[in-house]
Amino acid sequence: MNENTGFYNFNDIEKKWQNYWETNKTFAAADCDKSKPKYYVLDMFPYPSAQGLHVGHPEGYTASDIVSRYKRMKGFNVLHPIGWDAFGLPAEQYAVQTGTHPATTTQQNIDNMRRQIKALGFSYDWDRQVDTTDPKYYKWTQWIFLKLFNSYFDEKEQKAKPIAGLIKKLEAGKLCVGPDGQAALANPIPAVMGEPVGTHKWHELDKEEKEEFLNNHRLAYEAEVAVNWCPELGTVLANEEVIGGISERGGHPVIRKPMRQWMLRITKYADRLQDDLKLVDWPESIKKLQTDWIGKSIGAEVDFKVDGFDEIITVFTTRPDTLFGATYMVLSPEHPLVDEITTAQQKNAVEEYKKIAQSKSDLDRTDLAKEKTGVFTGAFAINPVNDQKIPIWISDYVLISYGTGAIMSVPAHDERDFEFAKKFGLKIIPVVEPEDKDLAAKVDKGEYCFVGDGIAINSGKFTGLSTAEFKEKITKWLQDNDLGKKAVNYKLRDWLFSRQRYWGEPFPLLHCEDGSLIALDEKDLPLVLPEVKTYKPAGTGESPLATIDNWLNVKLPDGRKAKRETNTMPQWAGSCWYYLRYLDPNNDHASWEKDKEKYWMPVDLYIGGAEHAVLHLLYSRFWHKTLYDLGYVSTVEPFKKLINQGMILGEDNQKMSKSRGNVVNPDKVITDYGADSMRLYEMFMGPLEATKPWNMQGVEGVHRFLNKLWRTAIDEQTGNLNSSIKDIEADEETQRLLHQTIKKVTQDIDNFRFNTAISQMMIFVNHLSKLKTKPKKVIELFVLVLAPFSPHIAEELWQKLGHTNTLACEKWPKFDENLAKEKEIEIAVQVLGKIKDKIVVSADADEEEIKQKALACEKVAAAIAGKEIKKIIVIKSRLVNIVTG
RNA sequence: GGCCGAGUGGCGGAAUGGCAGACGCACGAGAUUUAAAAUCUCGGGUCCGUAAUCGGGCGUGCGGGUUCGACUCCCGCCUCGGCCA
Repeated sequence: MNENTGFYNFNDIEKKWQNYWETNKTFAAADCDKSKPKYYVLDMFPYPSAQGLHVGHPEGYTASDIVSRYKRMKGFNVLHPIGWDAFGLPAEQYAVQTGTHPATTTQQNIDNMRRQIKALGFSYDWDRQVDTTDPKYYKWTQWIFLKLFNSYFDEKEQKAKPIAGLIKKLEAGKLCVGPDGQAALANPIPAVMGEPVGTHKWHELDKEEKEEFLNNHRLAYEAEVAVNWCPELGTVLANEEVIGGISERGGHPVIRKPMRQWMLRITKYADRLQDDLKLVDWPESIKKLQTDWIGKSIGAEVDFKVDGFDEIITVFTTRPDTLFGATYMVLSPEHPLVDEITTAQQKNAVEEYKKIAQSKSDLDRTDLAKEKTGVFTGAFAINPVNDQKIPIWISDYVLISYGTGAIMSVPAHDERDFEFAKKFGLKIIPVVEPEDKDLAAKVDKGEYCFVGDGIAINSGKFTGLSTAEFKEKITKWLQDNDLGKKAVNYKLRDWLFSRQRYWGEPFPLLHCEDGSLIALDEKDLPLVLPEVKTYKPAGTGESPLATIDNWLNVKLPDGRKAKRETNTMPQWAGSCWYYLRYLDPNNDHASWEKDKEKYWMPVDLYIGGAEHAVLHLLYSRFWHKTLYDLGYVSTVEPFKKLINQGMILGEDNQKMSKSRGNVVNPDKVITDYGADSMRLYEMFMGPLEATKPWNMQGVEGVHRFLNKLWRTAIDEQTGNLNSSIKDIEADEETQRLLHQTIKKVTQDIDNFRFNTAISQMMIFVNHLSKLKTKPKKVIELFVLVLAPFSPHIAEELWQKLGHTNTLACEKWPKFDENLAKEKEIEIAVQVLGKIKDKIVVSADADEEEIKQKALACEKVAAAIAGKEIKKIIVIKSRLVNIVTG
């Protein structure tokens, strides 16, 4: 097609330099190089899907690559790795359908995605790839699990410690097990002091009790948790696989069923996860999302006696000041006391209701817009502040997983309670008076639910107190009378850490015949996934692993028989710590070497999608803090700075999706326009964090820019340097524009404003292309500035300019503030804020000179004729505003 | 329902208290070409008056406010998007 040999042949150029970088290992990071400051740039590693890359991936990857290349030129030792988050449902579902081993599918997908990523010329250190499904990797995921399993949270020191230490103290009698099941300091002279009833010495406990105690303390523990169970499919489903109580596949009913699950005690870290957010440089919106997710609220726990029973129901409330307005109580249908206290007459209704509630998800149940439902149990509780008997109801708007699974209802001051009371004709007693008189009257009549702060009414001796005062006094009163205590509650739940699937990390645990639990020894890791005949769940709620007898059944050296744990870990497990494995990816003896961790951590810049704002980032921080407590990492937080790239929409301004047919294929963009154009366009579209639509003509636009640069520098006939390029001094304007460009690009990269950096480079090339003779030195400096954005063309031009080495390690050009400065500037002259004329002054003109020149304008004189000048405002290098009276 | 973000030409966007629309796309006119593509030059917020030069009004979702001066800050609303419920 093109007869010239020297045209911008991006396909060849890009392949050439990608090969060069790969064979020369240009971007290999040197561990522990003390001669340079380190900089760790991390991308959220992708899930290798069958669809491969979509244009959203390279957005974040290009941004981080620009920073990586820039930082290298700035003299940093840069670590910039990539890997594969490869466990997960799609490969598994494909396996269930076709019988193909998920590892096979996964490997194909990784190979394809790696090819795509390499074609974009990112400066990754490819020798550090990790793959979460590789036993060499998940050996260490299992290792971290064992650390969690073998640790407990020391409340006093607020940190994780090896559970062996706790056992030692218990065995030595320094600690005992208190009546609450928690470890307590043993009384040194029990004969004299006496010990609280229910306190036990460790040796007094039987094996089962000891196991239970440990399970209650380990950071990884077993619990009965309600899961989405589909009887028809014989499997447990993830939340997103259940739509409106029906399974997404097959449309079968799904119920909530308690099953044995592995949990991680993340709630112990709630305070630290929240408090340490102030240590990181993250977008405020993300910090807020995490804070809300943790959902710390301070209030009180109040004990209500059940009339006619010995039982006590504890409720958590953030508004203990409204206790006098509690006119009924609601238990979650799953609350353990429901069956016990329900009267004979109500039994049928309660049973019926429980069954219905079972089939609803938490989401359906808490929906505010939904009609409130509930059933009276027939039992009554006694309000501790006034000894009033109040009815106990059950309703699905109370979740067993939040607080204590029971609430006191104050319909006058809580929206949901108000709705519920209205519907079932329950008593409404106002106890907080709002400041607004009209509102107060409505509240008084029970017509309006007031949730704000005010002055207490109808509250016995507390009447007249402000909400804040009341809260404090009543909490103390409850505590003094042994009826309750100050309490902190969190929305954050412990992390459900198991799934009943094949394609995940097996738990390194054995269940012995005698009921005890044995953790594998570290030296026996990894525990590798066995081959299975079918990837379908066992049908019993267990994973396919439960069907592989010779894997499942183990004979211990001491002769005891044991079964392996058949749950596998969730996808989050591998992604929780991958940034640590990059530091030492091939280490077979340790998860990572201490020196390397100390050198590289923390991650200086982490770029990824906002969809991981809560879960991934919270889980990672949790693991990191545990590892910190146990001495395996040296930083409290893993990710110093975080940036979220925005979403890229299709050309029709809609979310890209196969069904809409608006998905852009990066392979095609690279073939048609080149990786450099692709990278440049991804950055030129707009601010990194913004949501923006793709536009193929926009790609063409930046491609034209690169083409123009090429033609400016290279003779298209010969492919040699253009004869117009000479070793001459730059003229003043060119010099100035060059320095302005270096300045702007430098500052824009520092602030992640890549779009405006590119604009400036376009302005520069537009100027350069018009020059008859072009100073070589100027082009060289410009090529260096362009390099982080479009590295292939930059390398090629650098070579054509006579250099033999890659420019990746060249020094980033410095700009000269003086040379960047304009000599003469145009200033607008306003009269009362309206532009009347413009004047040209030298850049260093003083205020007086500018004033005189402005007043000398004919148009200005006309505008102010006959008026008194009140004030003249001079903004140097911007404008003059003459204010008249 | 809550939280977060955003509304600027035909389109993506620029300007975070100081000349609104940089840069790019699309469009129009011209040059080059047998022709087209590519490339180069020029022009585009809008309305009104003028043959044109030119002059004037209005313009950053809507309504107020602060200020010599507001896309930018404050108050109230509307619309759209995202996340959560």
